[in-house]
Amino acid sequence: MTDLLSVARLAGVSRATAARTFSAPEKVREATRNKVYAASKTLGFRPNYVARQLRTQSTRIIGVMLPTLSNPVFSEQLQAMENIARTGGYSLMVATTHYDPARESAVLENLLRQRVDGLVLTVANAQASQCLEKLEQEALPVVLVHNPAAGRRFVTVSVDNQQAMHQATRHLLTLGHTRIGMAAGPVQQSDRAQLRYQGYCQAMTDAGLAPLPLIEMAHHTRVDIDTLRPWLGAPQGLTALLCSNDLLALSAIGNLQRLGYRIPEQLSVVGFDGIALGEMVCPALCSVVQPQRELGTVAMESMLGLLAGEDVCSQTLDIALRHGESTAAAQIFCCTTTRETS
Amino acid sequence: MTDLLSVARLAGVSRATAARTFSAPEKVREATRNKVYAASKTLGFRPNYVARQLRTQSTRIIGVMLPTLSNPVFSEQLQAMENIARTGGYSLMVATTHYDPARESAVLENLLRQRVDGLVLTVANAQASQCLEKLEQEALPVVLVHNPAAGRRFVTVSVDNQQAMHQATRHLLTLGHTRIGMAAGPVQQSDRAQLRYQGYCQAMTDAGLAPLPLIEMAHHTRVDIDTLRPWLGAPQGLTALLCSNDLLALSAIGNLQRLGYRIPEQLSVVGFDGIALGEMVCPALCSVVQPQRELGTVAMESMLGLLAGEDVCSQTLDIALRHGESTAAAQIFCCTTTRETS
DNA sequence: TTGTACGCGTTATCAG
DNA sequence: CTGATAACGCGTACAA
Repeated sequence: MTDLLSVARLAGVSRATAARTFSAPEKVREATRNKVYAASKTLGFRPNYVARQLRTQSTRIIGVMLPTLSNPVFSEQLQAMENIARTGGYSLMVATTHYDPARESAVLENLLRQRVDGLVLTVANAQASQCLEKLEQEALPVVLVHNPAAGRRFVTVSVDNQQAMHQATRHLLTLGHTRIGMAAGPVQQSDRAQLRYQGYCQAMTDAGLAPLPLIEMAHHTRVDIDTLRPWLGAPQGLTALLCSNDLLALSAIGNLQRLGYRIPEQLSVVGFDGIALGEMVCPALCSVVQPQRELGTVAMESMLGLLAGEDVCSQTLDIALRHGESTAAAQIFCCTTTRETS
Repeated sequence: MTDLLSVARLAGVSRATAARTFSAPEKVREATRNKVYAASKTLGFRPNYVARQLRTQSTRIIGVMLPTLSNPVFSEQLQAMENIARTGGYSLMVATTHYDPARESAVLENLLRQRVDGLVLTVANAQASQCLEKLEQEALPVVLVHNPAAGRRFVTVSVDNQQAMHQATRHLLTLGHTRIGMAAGPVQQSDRAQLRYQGYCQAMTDAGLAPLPLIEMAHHTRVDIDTLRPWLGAPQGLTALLCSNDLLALSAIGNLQRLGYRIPEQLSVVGFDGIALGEMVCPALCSVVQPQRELGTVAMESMLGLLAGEDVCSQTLDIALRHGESTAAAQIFCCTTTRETS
């Protein structure tokens, strides 16, 4: 891979002139410029960004850290961020943590050593995260996504999880449900799931009902039907189920349908996130719709703003409850009809 | 951000010794090492990978180029690749192209300027791609995923799309279907969709049936119900539908159910990819299951192999038809019952 | 084991 | 407008 010096020699100019031809073409006479272009073409020259990064102390790389890409919420978010970053002339270095604090620390350290110009991240638990403390020492632009401002110096882009789940719970209460439960993945791993559960509890309490304990699943993305079943069917079983995300909700619906439950007649189900697939299936999933792409877009735009020296505010984006088709009014009498299995 | 020289001074050693403490700790006496560690801790020193990269002419970064992250197939693949790369001490630089050749070229050029150590990519169309031609000039390790070897010098990891769709079509034929159609997104954008269509045509021809023209949708990920409807319901309407991917299939099922169709009784539907959600919904999607994670894993392991100087072979991974619940035997008589709409 | 000295490919600062 | 020269931070022969 030839370097600037060879190009300069072939073009019969100094290295400085060759360099200028690429970094500030207008400061070079056209004739000279063309000689340099010609030389670089015949030599197959390609600017070395690593050297430029070392010299300018700026990589134009943004580090992105996410819990997982297996959840469409995050991969959509990443897609949106990548679009904005690329358009703005930045590259992305991406790493996942799988909600593991140790991995968070390691990933973060790596990104810092790579000298990324900025960091946009989603941590498992913003309060407990020691890597955020470490970051507060650094003079690096940081944008947090999905981690409601933990009273730190970081710009945050998020939604009000608690209020959103409160609203979803109220929807069920309005439909006449009282035996409403909530399911989630391993909850200590995710501060978002905790906030959502709090929203549920609050709404129940506000309605004069006792919140039920969280139904905790082994995985974030699929339901253990055996964990769920004890809560259902019995005369005092749930008539409505909130889920901390859409994958859990869709998995619950599918599994229950397979057991002969009719959704929403026998059980109303509400998800959270509003992934695209939720609208496609039948019954369409009732879900708290987060503006996934917008979260990514706004986060990355905030980052570019910070890098451009503007001052940027944290934002709370609006969520909306999409009613879908997976909830229904509570039945007065518990009916035990089951779907005919074909 | 302090540098090695300051650390060395504080530790009372030369810069070379300090450098060695980080790059080759075993070549430094333990006492000295500890002095250096102590000094670097109090100064908050962090190795500068950019400088190291320039010096060693190796970035330990792998460039990843994918069509989109909105399709779980690719985001799962990326997740798998990231796991392997991180474990192997490599970082990932990620960019998407949205099946656009111009973006492919731009992204590729950027990755090359960043001096990535290797490239693992999925291009829209391996035959027509001019960026693959450009890459053949370079002496860079390249792994292609999902792009069946176009007779080039690259290592390829893929599945046999044509054979897979042939098998799926045979499954429908065995169930007694003859009026079988196939739907896909914009087909000229994706060589994979083309191969799948060819597999369908082949199977039809083998069975002595005339293949039907492709039902082409405006998007890769959701069905236009108006484009689909003319093919259905009429006495000569389709009794089975193959889709070039699972999102399309799930979207077709949902939309049709909403119109009162019963799946699979009135229409058998088969997807392609085997995304996780397909198994969760009810009826579970019949689909050609690609080993998504394995594709990513194998691809990145091949890349690490290449970087380690091993010689690596292209691989064709096995696919399997998952029967699910969305296909049924063809009805002799066309019945026009519709689901009661609640 | 430790230190000296050079180079990796650019950009920035001066002179001319 | 162009050229010489010094950094940027680190790795590594080679010498001590």
